[in-house]
Amino acid sequence: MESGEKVEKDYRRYALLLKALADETRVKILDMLSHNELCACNILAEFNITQPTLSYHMKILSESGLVDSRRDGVWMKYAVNRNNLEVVKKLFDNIANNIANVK
Amino acid sequence: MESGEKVEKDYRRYALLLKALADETRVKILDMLSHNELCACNILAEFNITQPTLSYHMKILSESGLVDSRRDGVWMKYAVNRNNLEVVKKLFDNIANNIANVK
DNA sequence: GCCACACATAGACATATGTCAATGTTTATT
DNA sequence: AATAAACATTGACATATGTCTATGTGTGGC
Repeated sequence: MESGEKVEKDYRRYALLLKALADETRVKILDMLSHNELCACNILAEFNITQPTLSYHMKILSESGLVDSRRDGVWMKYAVNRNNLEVVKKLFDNIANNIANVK
Repeated sequence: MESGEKVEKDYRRYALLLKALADETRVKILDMLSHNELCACNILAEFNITQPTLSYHMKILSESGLVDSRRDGVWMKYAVNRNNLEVVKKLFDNIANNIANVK
């Protein structure tokens, strides 16, 4: 780190991303999407929730930036956004690194 | 992965850990604790919240397992729990790895 | 024992969250 | 254009969350 550099981390951004994952259903969805792009109907089949509830969760994941969506005919296809996943990954990498080095 | 192995990931545990970090104040606290063990009074000085509100946040972090606490005379000292931080870190490592390899 | 300090707990409150049933919208097929 | 399929939106609701003030609890110094 440069001397005199003011590092004001964007904790609000972290909280928004992590809030999107503060739900069992949505963590599982992200994990599913990490293997493949999927349509809502594929995802819905893995849960015991109604279609509007899934739609609500996908909206939260999309608006957080962790998941991208695109139309494909009748279907909506969802995929993990690599940049924002990297933001979260690096947060925990850094924290783990701090713990390992300083203490 | 072994063939025939049934991998039922503990998404509930992930969600509980991430829910503890789904708040701007608590993410910042975890980051602070990654550098040093700190007492509540040290942490409180960095925020514009009341002492009971901080106590509420520390309870959530402690009960999630992400943060350990111990008494030191009049003070409560808080530190990051390495095992549970590793759980979260590995979750995102795996997801990032899935994205890189499969797609 | 009394006091001050550090922290926890209780109660109250406004807002956010997750869920559903009902309905709307978009797309492709016929 | 009529229909069906996939998904989104709306409105309602119960519960969870984050914050405060007021008060309780534990610790060490005098």
